[in-house]
Amino acid sequence: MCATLTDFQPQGCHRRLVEAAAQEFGRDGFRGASVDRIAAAAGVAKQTLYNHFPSKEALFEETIRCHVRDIVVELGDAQGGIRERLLAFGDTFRQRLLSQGGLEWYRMMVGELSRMPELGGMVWHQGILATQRHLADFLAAAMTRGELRHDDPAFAAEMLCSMLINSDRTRGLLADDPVSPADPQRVSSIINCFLRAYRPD
Amino acid sequence: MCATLTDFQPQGCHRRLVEAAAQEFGRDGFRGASVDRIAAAAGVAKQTLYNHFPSKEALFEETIRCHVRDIVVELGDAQGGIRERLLAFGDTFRQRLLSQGGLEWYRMMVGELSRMPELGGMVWHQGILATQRHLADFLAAAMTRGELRHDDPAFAAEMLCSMLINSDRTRGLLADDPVSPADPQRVSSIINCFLRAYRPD
DNA sequence: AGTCGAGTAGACTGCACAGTCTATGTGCGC
DNA sequence: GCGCACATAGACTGTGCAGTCTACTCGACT
Repeated sequence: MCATLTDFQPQGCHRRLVEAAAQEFGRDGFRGASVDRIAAAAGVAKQTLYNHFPSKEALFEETIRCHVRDIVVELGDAQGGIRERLLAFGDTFRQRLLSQGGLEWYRMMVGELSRMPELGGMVWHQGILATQRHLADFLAAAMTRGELRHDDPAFAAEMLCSMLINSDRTRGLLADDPVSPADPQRVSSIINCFLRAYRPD
Repeated sequence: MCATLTDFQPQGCHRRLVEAAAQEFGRDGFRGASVDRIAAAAGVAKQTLYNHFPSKEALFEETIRCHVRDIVVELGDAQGGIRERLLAFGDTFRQRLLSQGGLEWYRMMVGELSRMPELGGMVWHQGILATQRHLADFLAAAMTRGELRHDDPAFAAEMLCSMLINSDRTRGLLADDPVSPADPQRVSSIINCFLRAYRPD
């Protein structure tokens, strides 16, 4: 009766469901995505989905949890001057967050996560703040070395991250005019701006 | 039969509907808000709503259109040094966008408007860019007066606006930890940071 | 008085969708 | 071989909701 059982894949249902859910939720949002479509996209029966997750919301949570780490950017410990390392960071940061997937992530976060406080807090702390902490640590070290003016490194990290993405992200989400995530010229302008603000007196 | 006809209010239905819609859409998003609840909140029959607007989407568009101007901030032409004027601007800007209503606006924009390109573009140009243009004009004048380093004023305006709201807005939307829109200390830190980046050589 | 525009209440239709249930098939360990 | 865990297809239920329709009521204007 089941002609499609050649596709039978007992392993990896969970993972495939989470991946499909990330796609569907990213494109249509929590409310817009349907459980039927997610199951279909995962190549899995709807009941199988409910064998793995008690509800649509639980699947959503798992999807978020599995992908928080994707938005965390660390400064590689490559050598190079502070300007080069910040340039590399800014480039990676922007490519991660301004990509199609990154924008969809942000849309999901703002549109839906803000109605799920505990999950929103998790993303805030483990996702967004994690990157800022890494950056702040790096900046703090540069300050003690005297390469940057001494000031609150967490604040400086906030400012830099904001400058790097805020405007282009909003533009990418609202205006149909697409944003190019890789834009060395723009990264360079922003890093220059930041370094001027924080150059030693 | 109609006991409630003492409430009969032939005037202002349109306005009341838009106001109620702004509330409901702001709280629940486009999909989450229901036409029945909007009509009830406006104190109006559902059919009356459909006498004024052909569809839920049309009501949403009108709601957005009526409120775009609310997020535009201009620099009053009060006298004062550049620092004082930027402080005043930053304070107004933050209070406007980080208030409960401002955050709800942003949530609506990102969550729903990005799926309605023409409306999104309108908000981008007439709402967000309008503020940045005003600020850029002000900065350009300050540059020609030699009060700021000469550079691209539009870029500088983008950076300042980003620094002023990005981080706190995301925090306000995700973390339950509420943001205080009026925070002179923080505005001051941000303006200082900006002025360092743009002080004349 | 009569007409008309604009309002009201509320029933109704049609649809999308979350979640359940049934009947069935498949592979693995015992 | 048997039972079991886990998969499948697909029918079914219940709900929420956009949008329509009916029957009615005002107030203003003529």
